Amino acid sequence: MTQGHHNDDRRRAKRPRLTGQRLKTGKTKKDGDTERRILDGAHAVFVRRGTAGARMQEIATEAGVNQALLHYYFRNKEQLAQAAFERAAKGFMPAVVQVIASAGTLEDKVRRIIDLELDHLTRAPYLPGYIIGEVTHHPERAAQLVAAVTGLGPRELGPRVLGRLRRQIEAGVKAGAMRPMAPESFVINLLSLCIFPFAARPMIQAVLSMDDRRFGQFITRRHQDLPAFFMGALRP
Amino acid sequence: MTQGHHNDDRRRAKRPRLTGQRLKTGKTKKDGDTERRILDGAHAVFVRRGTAGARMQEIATEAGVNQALLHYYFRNKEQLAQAAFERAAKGFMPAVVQVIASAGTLEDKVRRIIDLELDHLTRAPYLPGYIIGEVTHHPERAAQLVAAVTGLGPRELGPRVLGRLRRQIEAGVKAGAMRPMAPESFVINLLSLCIFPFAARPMIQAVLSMDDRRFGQFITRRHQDLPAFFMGALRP
DNA sequence: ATGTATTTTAACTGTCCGATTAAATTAAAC
DNA sequence: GTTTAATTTAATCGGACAGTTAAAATACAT
Repeated sequence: MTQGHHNDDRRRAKRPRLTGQRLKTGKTKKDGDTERRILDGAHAVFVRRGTAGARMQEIATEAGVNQALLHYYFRNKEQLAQAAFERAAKGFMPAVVQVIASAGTLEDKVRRIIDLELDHLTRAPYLPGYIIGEVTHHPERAAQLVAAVTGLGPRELGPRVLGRLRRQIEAGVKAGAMRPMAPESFVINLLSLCIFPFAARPMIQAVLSMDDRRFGQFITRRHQDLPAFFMGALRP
Repeated sequence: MTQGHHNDDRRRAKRPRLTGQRLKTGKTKKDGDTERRILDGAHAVFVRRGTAGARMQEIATEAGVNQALLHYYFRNKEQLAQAAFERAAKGFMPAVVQVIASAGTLEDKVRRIIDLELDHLTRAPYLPGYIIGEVTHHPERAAQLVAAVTGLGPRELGPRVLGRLRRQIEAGVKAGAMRPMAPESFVINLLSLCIFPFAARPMIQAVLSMDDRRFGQFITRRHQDLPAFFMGALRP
């Protein structure tokens, strides 16, 4: 039940059983990606307004469909919000877990995570603000996010991912190449430096009176500087 | 108009002019701190639910007053939200600007800012999530936040605060004691490391399956480790 | 051609909720 | 004791909005 068949019982009315109609082309009528378009619209609106502030009509308009279809696919606003959040969460920390658990030196991992996060967040700049606001007001979504990001319960995260990282750090310490540090701190520090500037983007832009272009430049430069900054902090 | 008389035209009905009645004791009737209690209640509810998700009735209950009084003091929900946000914003980055602009070595400033932020956020752990969500969905609040935090427009921030920091960094570089770095990055990196763990708190707790107690311990340890981590990153 | 799933149109229901108002009550100030 | 402000009670208005439903339209599949 951790997997992604969140589509349990949509399309209720006028549709006793879902015999499925997408056979040859994989498309039903207009396109068949209607579900995706609705989720795209929902994502856009939820990010812009927040869950409570979003209006079903605005989502429908954004998706280029009518309000009734929203309820046809997703029973109600809450289920739509959950589906949209889950999809957003999947894209939030793309392959961070993979990278950390992978082979490769610490410096490699640091570099790859910074690349991953900054590239991704540049394309979805307001995602962190949305996710953070959402889990702040709906703590129950945190568990949902964990499932979406990892596909595993937290049980395997500790031993598996962090264990490997811990051993790598201990090896570095023993070799005199780095300072001792909890693996949790390692990850959180790194993600803080990557994600926070996007979460705080509106404030940063206001305080430093930056337009969007200059913020882009700021991130580009940050992309260059962060690896050295972080690796520098690891030295003993 | 930057100052705190945001109380312009409250108490409208049945009160043609505000001759003021708080003379001797400073308290009018019950207490006179009713405004504060309402703001406290509003703060609690807005943080818990977000602006759009908050209900006036819940705020009234939380404040121990009735709904009508909310409108008596603040015209409508929007004005109440603004007032609550502004007060919260004032406490968000307490004296960070002061510290940065003050005399003292860089290391002193780093240490004092970490103390300031972590102490404050420990007492108001969900403040960052609220603020971030708020400005994400209401970009116009960013300007409000700047005014609340600094009391100055962004014009004086650049030259004044960051100028001093820049000179300090340049001196350090020239002395071979630190790597070159934009003062903006200096501040943003430091605040990222301080604030993000609180903003992402529900996620961190879920992923690492931490209860509140262990999160507290985590922050305590972080308080000890952060200064060395950050100062280490500054070395050439 | 017929059946079935998808999508639209349109109207409607019920409710939640922000806002307004009037009137009564309380207490402080003078 | 009169005035004036603060606060409560209660009732109501009106709009916004989630959700429902029926019916028609569209197109695909067999």
